[in-house]
Amino acid sequence: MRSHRCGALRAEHVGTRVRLGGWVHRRRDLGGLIFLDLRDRDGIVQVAIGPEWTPPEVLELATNLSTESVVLVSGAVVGRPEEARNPDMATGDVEVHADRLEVIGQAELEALPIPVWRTKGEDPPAEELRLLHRHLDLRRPELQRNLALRHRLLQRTRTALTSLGFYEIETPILTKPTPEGARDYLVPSRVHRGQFYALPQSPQIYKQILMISGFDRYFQLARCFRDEDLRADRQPEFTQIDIEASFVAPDDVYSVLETLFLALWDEAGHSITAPFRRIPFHDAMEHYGTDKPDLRYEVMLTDLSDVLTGRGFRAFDEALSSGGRVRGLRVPGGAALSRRDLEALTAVAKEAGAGGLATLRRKGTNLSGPLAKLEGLSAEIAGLDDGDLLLATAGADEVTSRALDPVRRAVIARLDLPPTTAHAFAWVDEFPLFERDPETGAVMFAHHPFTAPHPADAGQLLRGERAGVRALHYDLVYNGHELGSGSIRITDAELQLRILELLGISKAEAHQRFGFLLRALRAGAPPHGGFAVGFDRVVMLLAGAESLRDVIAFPKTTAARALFEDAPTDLDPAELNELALKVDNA
RNA sequence: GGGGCUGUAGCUCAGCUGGUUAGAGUGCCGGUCUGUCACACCGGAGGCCGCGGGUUCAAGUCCCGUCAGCCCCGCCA
Repeated sequence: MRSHRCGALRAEHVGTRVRLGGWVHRRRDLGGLIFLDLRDRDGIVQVAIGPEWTPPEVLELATNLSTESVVLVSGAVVGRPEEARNPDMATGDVEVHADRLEVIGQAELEALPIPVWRTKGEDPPAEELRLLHRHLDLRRPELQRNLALRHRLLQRTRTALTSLGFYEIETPILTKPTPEGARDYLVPSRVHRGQFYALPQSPQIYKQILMISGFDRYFQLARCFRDEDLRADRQPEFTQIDIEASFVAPDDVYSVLETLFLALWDEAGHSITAPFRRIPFHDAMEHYGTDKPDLRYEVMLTDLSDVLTGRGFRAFDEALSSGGRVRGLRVPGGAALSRRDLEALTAVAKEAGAGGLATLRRKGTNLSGPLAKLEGLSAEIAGLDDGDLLLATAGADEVTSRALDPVRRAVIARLDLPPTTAHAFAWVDEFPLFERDPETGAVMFAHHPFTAPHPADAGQLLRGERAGVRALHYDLVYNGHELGSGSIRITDAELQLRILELLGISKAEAHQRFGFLLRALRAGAPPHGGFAVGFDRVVMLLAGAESLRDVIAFPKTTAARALFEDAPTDLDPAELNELALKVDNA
């Protein structure tokens, strides 16, 4: 039907006849001469309609053509006059002199509540309208580009992992509910009245079974479902690149993932280098206050207890004597921040739970700020060069970390510090295996209950100690975003039972919930481990999009609603009855 | 579950301490126009001011509730 795509035409096509299909992006009717911008997924080309080359009936058609209608155009590709070229368009050196025009799909005005074409600088239509009229929103070149990139990244994932010896294997979408972790999306069974499937939160157990079955290396572009409240970077259904490999240690997993990420970033036009940096969890918390530090910037947290206590600042001295520390940031050039900026930083710290944020600015030899009156504190002792700023807060490490991470990011933003690199990847490892619920004090999984303990901490674990036990768990962090996480799994059924027991899950309960995994582990399990990449987030970052909704064709709203197709919906009583369900709207 | 922001013409927005006929740009309709590319110019139509209640002589504007979208906290092993 077509000879070319609109966006493909170039100077080399001049002199050829083409047949194009596309949407009327814009129309400029100059009276005797009409220009159409014809759009398809590859781009836009100008179609010129004029009495010298266009028959009168086609001219007539073009005069009444509405934007967003679908047309088939035939004509000759001609070079534009020198002064009429458009350097901002990929096809701007040429145009198509149309002599045939068929209107295939007339776009009715009422069917176009939101514009596809948008004036430069104008805000996009409300998100609600964009989602409601998704078929129109998706016509916009940005979203076409984003989804094209998503496609290329998916294909690159397949080729990269395939050439590393991975098999793509699908796992069930209808699976077994898991009481731990996120809430499951549940699916009632018609055949087994009163029983339910769950949609997978991830294919975790299935991929372990595949390793035990001897497939050696598995990946899947897995759809996952979690019934939890949404965020800008969280959708109820999402895609992860799910990976598992046998006979591996963490280094082997890192190497696979580094190869994959080199390929993905290359696909988006970025050259990055491996191996990635490694940071133990403890160091990340100590130097950045978070387990997903943005390592593009050099500013780091430091322990200021020695420097700032014993000098008559009561809040600091008290924190130290009750087991806390004074921690903060030395910010080169930070003295340039205004008083208003410093107040804003203090607000950030307090918002994050700090008691306050004390400041010390050095300009020349002059020290100013609340810390300037500390006894015997000099610029040298404080470690400040001319123009530097010191920020400090005191308390338990959890409190100061939680506060100083956002303070650090706010300082970087306010000073507009230059990044030392555009792409800062790092592995964060040596996570604790357990964590405590801050309210109940109960011990919980820090990750999932199949994560292997660090072999160096096996002794502690055997003695029943839990506090300092590390896990063979790792996160991949990029520019302050967590791209994914993984671990080496437990392959010993006895150890698996013991870990579950430490978490208060009895043997009987363990068998009821995870029996199929335990049974498999007893049948000869290879050492194995893997990783899961948050694919939507990767696409979002590489596309430069601000929301996951801009890299997902049909996303949900923050209330987990699908506006375009209007889901979820009520069911007929007959349908409910068949599923043995009653809706109680009390 | 909690907090914040937003809701005015098809779309994007303005609308002051409550005051007479609710505006702009764009799109749309009609007209002029042969080198535009945000075409230009002339004219026109277009409003449940999200919804419900209240205060007031008077509400787009103030108050209460509610719905929707977005952002954040909790949550997301």
